[in-house]
Amino acid sequence: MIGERGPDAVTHRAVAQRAGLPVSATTYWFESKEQLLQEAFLLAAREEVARVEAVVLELAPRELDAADWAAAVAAALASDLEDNPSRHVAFTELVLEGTRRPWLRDEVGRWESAWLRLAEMGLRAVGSTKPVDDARLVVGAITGLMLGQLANPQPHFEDDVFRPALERLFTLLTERAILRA
Amino acid sequence: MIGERGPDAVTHRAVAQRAGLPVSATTYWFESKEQLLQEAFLLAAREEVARVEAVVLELAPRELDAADWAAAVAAALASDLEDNPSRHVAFTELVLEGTRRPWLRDEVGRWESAWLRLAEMGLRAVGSTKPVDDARLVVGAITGLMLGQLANPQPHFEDDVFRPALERLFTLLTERAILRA
DNA sequence: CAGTGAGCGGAACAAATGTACCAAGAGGCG
DNA sequence: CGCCTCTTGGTACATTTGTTCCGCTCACTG
Repeated sequence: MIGERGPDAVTHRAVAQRAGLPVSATTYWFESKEQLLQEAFLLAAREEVARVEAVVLELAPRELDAADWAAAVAAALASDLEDNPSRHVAFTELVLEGTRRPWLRDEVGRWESAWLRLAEMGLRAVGSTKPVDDARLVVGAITGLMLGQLANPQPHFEDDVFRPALERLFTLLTERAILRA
Repeated sequence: MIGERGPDAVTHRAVAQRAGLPVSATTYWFESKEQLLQEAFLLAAREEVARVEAVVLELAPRELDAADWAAAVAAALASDLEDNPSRHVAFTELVLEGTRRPWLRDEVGRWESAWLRLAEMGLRAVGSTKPVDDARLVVGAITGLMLGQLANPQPHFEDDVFRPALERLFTLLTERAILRA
């Protein structure tokens, strides 16, 4: 609901209707609207971390070069984005809300750490020499590119934008490693 | 106001109070709240494009290598972010709102185009061989890194995160050019 | 100088929203 | 079976919000 119609749309009545429950259920199960939002955000954040972890854990054991990694990551994230753009919109809303609510900020911090850890793992797998530093760059680029796609959708995002960009980035990061070696 | 307390906080009364005007002024000057938001978003988007254009136009004529570019861009954007984080929060809200309101989506599209144009210009200046393709990557990375800083602020963002990341990216993008040549 | 219209100030109203309250049902347990 | 607690269903109420309305001020204009 947050992703589809914005955080304003999350009213007790709207939530109840979506859940097929009476309005009172929303105040029966949650102390307040604030708490309801908090639980929803926490749940969603954890699901998102799990989702991303799954992607990298699936990729980690394979022997892939930079281009393959780019293709795999692009495919996984692009289809995720296409299948459910609202969720990604909602996540960015979550991040922004985190700038205002301390408890959410912490959760967003954990979420970002998970992303960084995962990027680092991937970078190590393709042989980056500075996986920790590069992870920030990779996560930033992925986040930014996906946000760009949300904002201004391109018809063939995965093929024309996302994969090429990631391939170039990954290739550069590992080529440097090769050059140094 | 959007950046500080979220889009929900933009009520006629709150706007009037911030402007030091009576409530009726908000409906006198704007047909509806929707129109008020629209005008505010359009104005802000144009200001933002102008701001970014100014940065690159200032940098373009200079003879800078990748590291200098990274330092200059990092300094400009990081101080902008630190001076007024709310504005950047508001801009991301704007992007998200753009996924729901067509008129805003167009404006966000123009905004992104401006960014891409500017990145391309900068990349050309440092000698990238694929400035158009790389621009997406650079804009994505910058957007993502700045969003990350909003979400989870690091104490020495410019020095410890932003500049190093940009320097690495710019260096890689141009080193490749050198290698090819 | 009278008039006139743009803008100010605040009150008022209907709709939406957060929340409280109460009555009925359901399902286990003595 | 009768009771009791958890849950449901719906209504009610105060507050907030979008919007309207009307009287007032004041600068300009013919």
